[in-house]
Amino acid sequence: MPASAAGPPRTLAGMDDDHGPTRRRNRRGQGARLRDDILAAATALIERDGHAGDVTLRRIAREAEITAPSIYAHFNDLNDILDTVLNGYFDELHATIVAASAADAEPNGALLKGCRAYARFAMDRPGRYRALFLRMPPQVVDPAAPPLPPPSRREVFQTLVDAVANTSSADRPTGTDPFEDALAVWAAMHGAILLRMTTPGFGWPPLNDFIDTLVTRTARLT
Amino acid sequence: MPASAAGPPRTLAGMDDDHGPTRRRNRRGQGARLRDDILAAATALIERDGHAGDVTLRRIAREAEITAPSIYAHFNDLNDILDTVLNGYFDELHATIVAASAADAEPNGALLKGCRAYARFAMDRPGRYRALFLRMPPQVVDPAAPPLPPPSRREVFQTLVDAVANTSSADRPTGTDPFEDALAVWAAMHGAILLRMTTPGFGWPPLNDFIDTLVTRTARLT
DNA sequence: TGTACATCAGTGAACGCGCGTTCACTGATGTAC
DNA sequence: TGTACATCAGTGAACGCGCGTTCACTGATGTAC
Repeated sequence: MPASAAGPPRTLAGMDDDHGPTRRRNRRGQGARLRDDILAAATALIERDGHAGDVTLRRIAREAEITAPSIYAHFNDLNDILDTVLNGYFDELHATIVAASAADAEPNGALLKGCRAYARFAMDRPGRYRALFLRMPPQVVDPAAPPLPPPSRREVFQTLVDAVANTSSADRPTGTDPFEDALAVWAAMHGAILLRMTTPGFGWPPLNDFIDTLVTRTARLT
Repeated sequence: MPASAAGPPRTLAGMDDDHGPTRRRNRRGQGARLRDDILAAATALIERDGHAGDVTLRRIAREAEITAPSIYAHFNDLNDILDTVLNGYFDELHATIVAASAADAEPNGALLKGCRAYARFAMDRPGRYRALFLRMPPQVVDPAAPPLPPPSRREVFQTLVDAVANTSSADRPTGTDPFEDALAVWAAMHGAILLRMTTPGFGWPPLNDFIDTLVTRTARLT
């Protein structure tokens, strides 16, 4: 039985020591496989060194055990890769929050669970969170740049607005705008997360407690 | 009357076009003057391009209209320059907050004024704020690095703790820890500031209103 | 089934650039005589 | 007051590095006959 029938040969050849990477080439129609490997490499770099801010095209190639020019067959740009990875992150974040919220039937509990999930998502892989929310969007850096792709952060934020709006009205002052309250909640969580990352050892309370405190106060739950 | 008596000749020579910078050399004992110019150049870069994160030694030299190696007479390192500038920033921030707080005799007002001043300090020069609070401290990036210089952020934060502690006790729940409340206030402000920078056009309320809201809620003022 | 050939996934050499850092030097400023 | 000299603030050339990007190419895979 030929080895190739057992699945694609993923073994790397020629990387045993120091002369550049030589990837066992994908089969004919399988070029897209490398695309995934590149994304995986970029993801690994962002999560490992993301806070250093220096994810380069050549580093991604090295991580993927690939030669730098190979990347151009699949992406235009470093930014092209990064945008793809980040869009995936936004989807993941969104799904994580939705799942956590849904796990609690009680409305206030759903808000708190969702917020805890957001914070955990951030603290689990700080580089990922920093890449998502600290990279200056192109239009800030260069006003002529095209705006962000579609929803991304707006979509995630809408989930928060809905969760705030759904808290039991008995527990929140009436006539308040859930959108504005959600902004306050988001700001508080974002700040808490980033400060904990950049200023550890500052006497922070346990993460979930701190998040609960902030959310309760900024959303004005009783 | 010799021209030199009218003050140091700050005119630049040889910069009229494209062959590198040639600074009119400082007088004998005045070498330290260049040190200040280097700091000023670094400051300008941080405030102008700080959010791009790429303040380099050679860019500083260019900004100061100086040759890169000249810097080594005054600083060891790019980090050496940056640390000096950032320490100055912390002092400035501290002074700004103290001055703003002192302008209001009413204790709750003092807290709000101080917080507004903090936010304005940040939004005035976003690059400066990002440099202060987003640069990963060396010990986070590399555990073997020496800890931050002396007080810096702790000192600024202590002012906030004091302001919270000084709010009129009638307006805050008793038996609460001003330190923990100050952490909440700081987190909320920090998040609000950074989100406004990275995500403009998101429907943010006016800055002072938003800060007042956040501080009132997180410090639990009535 | 066996051979000759086209495809195309990925390589490797090369480019120009900006970086940090070194080093020997230059030449105006200030001083000694 | 005038000249010869030492000082030292700042220059300019050079280094090795990692980067993004281009280009002609190679050689295993799959196909035609």
